[in-house]
Amino acid sequence: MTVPATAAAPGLESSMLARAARIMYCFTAATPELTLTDMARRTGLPSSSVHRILDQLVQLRALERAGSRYRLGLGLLELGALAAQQNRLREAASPHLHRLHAATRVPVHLAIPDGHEIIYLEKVGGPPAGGAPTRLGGRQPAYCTGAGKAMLAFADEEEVAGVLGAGLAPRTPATITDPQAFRRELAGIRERGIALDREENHRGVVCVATPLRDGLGRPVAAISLCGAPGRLNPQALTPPLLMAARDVRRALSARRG
Amino acid sequence: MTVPATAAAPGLESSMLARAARIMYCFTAATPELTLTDMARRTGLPSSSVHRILDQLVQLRALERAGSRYRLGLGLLELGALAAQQNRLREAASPHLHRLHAATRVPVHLAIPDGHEIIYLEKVGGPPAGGAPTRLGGRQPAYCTGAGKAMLAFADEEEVAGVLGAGLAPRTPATITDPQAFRRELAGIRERGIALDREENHRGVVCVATPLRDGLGRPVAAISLCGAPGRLNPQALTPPLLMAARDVRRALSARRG
DNA sequence: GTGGCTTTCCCGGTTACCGGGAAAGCAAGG
DNA sequence: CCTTGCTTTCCCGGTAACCGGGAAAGCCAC
Repeated sequence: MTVPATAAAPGLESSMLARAARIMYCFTAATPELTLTDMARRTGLPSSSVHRILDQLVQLRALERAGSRYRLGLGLLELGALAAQQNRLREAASPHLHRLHAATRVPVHLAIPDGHEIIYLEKVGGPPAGGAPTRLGGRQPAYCTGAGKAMLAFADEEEVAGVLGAGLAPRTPATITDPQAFRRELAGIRERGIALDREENHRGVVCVATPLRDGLGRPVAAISLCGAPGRLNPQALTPPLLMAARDVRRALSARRG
Repeated sequence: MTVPATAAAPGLESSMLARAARIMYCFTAATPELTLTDMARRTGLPSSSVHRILDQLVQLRALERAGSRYRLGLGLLELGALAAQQNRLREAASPHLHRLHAATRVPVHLAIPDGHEIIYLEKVGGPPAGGAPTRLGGRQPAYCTGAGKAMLAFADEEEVAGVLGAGLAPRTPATITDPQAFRRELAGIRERGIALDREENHRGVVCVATPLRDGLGRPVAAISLCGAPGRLNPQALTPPLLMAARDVRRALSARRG
């Protein structure tokens, strides 16, 4: 029973758009090219239907076709770039994130919560190519990332309970897997306003993160800095990180007027 | 006898997906938020239909809704980022573009042709925020941009004739508007392998560009460097630009194996 | 309150989608 | 060369999902 986590759609399963979306979401970072049969298998849709929908998506430039291989198309890049640019939070934060990167020379991320995961809205600096653990627009679990923990620390009890209920699967030897320990960790983050990820998500990657909260105190995003265990100095990075967070907060409230 | 609208899409005008696409493409860089009525007017679709489709798009996270305002949603950002990352050309070129930017400290663009326009596939450096004339995923006319002219110079006669037929509208006082002069310009670009944009598209922006061509000599992309008229030195930038182009070409042919 | 505008809901008609099935390619293997 | 197995493409009758007019419900501004 492989129901995707985002199984929130009510009666939308059989609409044309939902089917097209299911097909497009077959593509992942690991599988950039798929054939008709691949997608038919993954979605469980009959291949004649997939065939028809693929044709339409190609015409709309949402997909590209080379022989029997399909890839995500330029239309999506176009709309996606627009979506990124028109995101209020991202736009407000972007200059400050660039400034933070310039000051620290360390990769900077802006993440938002989405269910039990976080989504990277912006990435400044990072390795231009190579085995980057994070991708713009990509997802990571909340419970083992700096940004995720920073936001969970200020989330509803309900939210935290949900995350614990889903289980703290060990992603590395350092992942916090005990619910008690995890709650203590969140309490510490609330005290200090700073969350650390000590190789809990990826070996060889540590982070410092701080949340951004709205008027009601709810976490809406987090800024994180990451690097290699030896080279990243959390103590030194905390002040500029907090300053950047403060600047973003101001920019947001100013823009709201 | 209903006149068949001889537009681009064959019989795809009335499909669910085409309607959804038309709605999403209502959003532009200048209009990040639209209401139901806005979109009904722009698409010419009845508002009850727009309403229904909007609901579905929101559920699929292609759009977000705040009160009566709609914006492009995170689902598009997610797919768009994947599409960008999975683009062969972009991936092959990216490290070299970063290197070129590091060496020149000048904004670097990677553009591809699309009809009579160019699309920016990648942008390295550029102003992090502010009145950037170019956007990732954005379009510009081919005839007045460095990258566009670099590609046109090596395009089929048919293509060039099409562009000239569409007219060389003056975008600034410096835009080349005379077909004869434009052909001479292309000939010069073919000779030197380098195209210049001397504020022909935007006042205060000049570019140096060079094309990337496939095995058959057809232009598939262009790399451009741009800056302010006084500060950008085309002579000095040409060698690193050509080197980067050569590196990308090699990376592409290597990857093809 | 009143008028104008936008958004939402409803429902019968019909059209565009559905998917089984068969044919057409394609690549190995006998 | 023919067979075998697989993927992709085409076709077509049935029907469910979409369509859009119209009316109701909000929402402002006057």
